[in-house]
Amino acid sequence: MAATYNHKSVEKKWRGRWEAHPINVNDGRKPKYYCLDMFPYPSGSGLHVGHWRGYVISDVWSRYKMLHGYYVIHPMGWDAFGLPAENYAIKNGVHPKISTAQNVANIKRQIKDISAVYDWDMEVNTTDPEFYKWTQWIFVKMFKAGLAYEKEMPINWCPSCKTGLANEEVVNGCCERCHSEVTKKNLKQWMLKITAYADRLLEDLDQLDWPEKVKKMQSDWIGRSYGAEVDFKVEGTDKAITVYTTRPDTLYGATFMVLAPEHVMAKELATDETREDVENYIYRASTRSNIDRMQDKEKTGVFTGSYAINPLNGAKVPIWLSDYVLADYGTGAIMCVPAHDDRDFEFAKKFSLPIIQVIAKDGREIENMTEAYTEASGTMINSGEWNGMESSVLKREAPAMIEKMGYGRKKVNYKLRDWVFSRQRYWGEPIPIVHCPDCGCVPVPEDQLPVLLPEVEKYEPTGTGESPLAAIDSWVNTTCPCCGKPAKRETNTMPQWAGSSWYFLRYVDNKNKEELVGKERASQYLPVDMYIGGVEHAVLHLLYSRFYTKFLHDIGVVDFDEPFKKLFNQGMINGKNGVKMSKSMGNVVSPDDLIEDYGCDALRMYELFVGPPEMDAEWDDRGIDGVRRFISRLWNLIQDSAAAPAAETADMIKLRHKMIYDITARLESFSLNTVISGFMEYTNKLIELAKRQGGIDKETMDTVVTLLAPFAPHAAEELWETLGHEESVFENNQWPQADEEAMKDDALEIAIQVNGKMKGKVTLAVDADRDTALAAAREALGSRYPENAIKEIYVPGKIINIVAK
RNA sequence: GCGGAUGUGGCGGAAUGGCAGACGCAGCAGACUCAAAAUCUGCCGGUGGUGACAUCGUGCGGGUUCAAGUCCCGCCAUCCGCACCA
Repeated sequence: MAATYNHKSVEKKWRGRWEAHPINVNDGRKPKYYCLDMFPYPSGSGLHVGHWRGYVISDVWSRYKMLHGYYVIHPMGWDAFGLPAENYAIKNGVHPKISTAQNVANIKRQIKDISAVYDWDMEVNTTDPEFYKWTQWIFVKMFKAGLAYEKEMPINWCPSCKTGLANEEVVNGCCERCHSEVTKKNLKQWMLKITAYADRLLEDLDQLDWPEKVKKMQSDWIGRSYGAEVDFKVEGTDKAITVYTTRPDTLYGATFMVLAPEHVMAKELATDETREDVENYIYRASTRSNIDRMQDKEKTGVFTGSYAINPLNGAKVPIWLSDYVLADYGTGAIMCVPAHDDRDFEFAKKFSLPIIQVIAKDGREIENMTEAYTEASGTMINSGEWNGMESSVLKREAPAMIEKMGYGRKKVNYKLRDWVFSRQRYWGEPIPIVHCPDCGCVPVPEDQLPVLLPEVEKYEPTGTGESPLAAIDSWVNTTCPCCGKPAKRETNTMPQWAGSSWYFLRYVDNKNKEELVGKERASQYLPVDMYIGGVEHAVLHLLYSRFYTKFLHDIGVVDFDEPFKKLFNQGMINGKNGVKMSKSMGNVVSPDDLIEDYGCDALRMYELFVGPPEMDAEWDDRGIDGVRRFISRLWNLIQDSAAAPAAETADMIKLRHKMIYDITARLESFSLNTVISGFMEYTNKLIELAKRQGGIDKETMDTVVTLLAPFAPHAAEELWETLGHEESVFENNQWPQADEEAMKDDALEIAIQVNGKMKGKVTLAVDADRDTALAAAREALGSRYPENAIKEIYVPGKIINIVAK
């Protein structure tokens, strides 16, 4: 009897071997496959079993690709700048540089326990000056391309994090990071013109093999709409108000106009009678928080006292103010067609404004309208020369017609805003700009990068809208790179997302001092073939990365313009009752103890076994016993047979090929939980068959061990060695091939139903004809065969169904 | 409000329209043991029946089909995303 499975000694042995003899080497002949994990930020609490899941999935996939003969690029690094690291440092009174280094060391130890095939020579850290030199370099390039600009405007401000935020970082009016309510603050900000890439970011989604959900989230976030701007003259003045509409076909139905309270003309439209009400309304709107404004669905508004003239028919329409119109979308003013827009309808009802229908639904006007008819489908009525046209056609053609008539112009709008890029925090990349009184904003020359983040005593955020860096006079005061006169450094830092927007490019050439990434390496190893991580970055990191990659493509750094060909979002692992794992809930399960007790291989397999990889799962320690027992059973089977393999039998060959087929198909469809159950199922069958025929043959054992290798690499290597192989199972590079001929059964057990209900079974030859099958069914059911059968269904290989009255 | 996902035993979950509950956990019984652990064997949705079996059963209500967890229509619940974007 061979030694029982001892995960500690086996795993220690093979970890040592792999370190001495790496198994994933680039021999220059293999094709490459780039399998990337979303890199972690080194938090102080370390990894829990939920983080592990994604890393296990990517490692299984990487090893699977290795076994197909690929050189797999599988790197790991640290997203170490940004708020989490800094907040952790502040809370614990340690400099972020020190705490970050400690956390990296701890998490690296934990990640090494996964025994993934990470290539640590490729490691990057976003806080390394050799790395952020290039983060700054990209900013300088964007500045030179006119894509980075400074602007003073009211931006989203998190009073708790004491910094400005990008739109993408505000979730339901709250800070994405700390969930405090976000306020507005007027600040001079660096902005990145991501809107210049809006069309490409939208249209190129089509070519990506990404989850539809993520593509839709990005496409909704970009929010492109087609319509027209229409100019309405203000009665009695020579001024005009421009509105944006996606429904210019309904222009004849405009019975009033609404401006956002923040609209520049809001105040001047007030008359003597309305001035007090108008100013009150504007004031009240300015003091209401975003959250109030979102929760309060009841429409409010005030009449300005002024009228606008519909250019098409000269109709006089009252101009109102209401906070349901957003100041920063379109022109901040809308024309209102209550008959064909829900919000306008509600407003018109509340303030008793006229409603004119201009689209006939089903050929006639709607009587006693109780809700707006919002579809662009029907014949135009009450619309002058447009009468009789089809609304859907007019909707498409009206922008051009209006432009031709001189009343406005075609217009495409986006929800996407430019990216607020300044952070008033210490722990980030300094923005490499010098402010010169004479020359203005001057980028730091590329050969002087990086602009090092200075050491400071006080790195807590100030809350004043200035970064802590502003207090370091010796650092702030510098000379202008352009004219040499005294000048001041930009003191804001970049957001957390800056480094992560391009880190995946650096892995493949992380020691290059001359270039962000060398041309040759870039074209050889990039882009990423498979990207694995959580769905929470759908419109943050994943949108920013695409933007950066497109920009780097445009300036000739890389020759592709989409970074991640395929994306997989793994589900979260929660604690009991679906509660998110967190320190404060005290329900965090650390992988460390589980590895100690059950072994890395068992934990790897259990991480997959808990459920479909794309779905959330509740962690329950107890289940890991089952996986551990499975490994032991398979271990014993092979250890016992390895010394004296049995001869091949027809049954064993058939079982082997079925196993190859099933495991491979499930792997290819990423159904990793059923791969594990498949292993258990087939192992049980192998054990049973081996028992019956006195052993298992060599080729079947080799096959099982190879299939197992991506999942339980240590156990697989040990068994592979036991089977007499000298090289690593991964150096064998042979994923088993299923022979479909060899899998075929000549007889099948099929079910017999009566009226669709299972009544019995019968074993039939695969090619049994109808008469044979029905005769067999009749015999099998005996007296239970219905006498009044009216129809007999026989689907070869599937079913017999007797239909009876 | 709009969009998407999910809903199956005590639990996690499995089922190209064709035997619902694979696989595993937990549980029960047995073997081994002085005993326990480990391991092995068997049972394991509800109801009725000693039993062969019968009957109900995949969130709810309809429908299509010889046959529906699966397809279609209408609901409900939970979760996620968006949320006055004109």
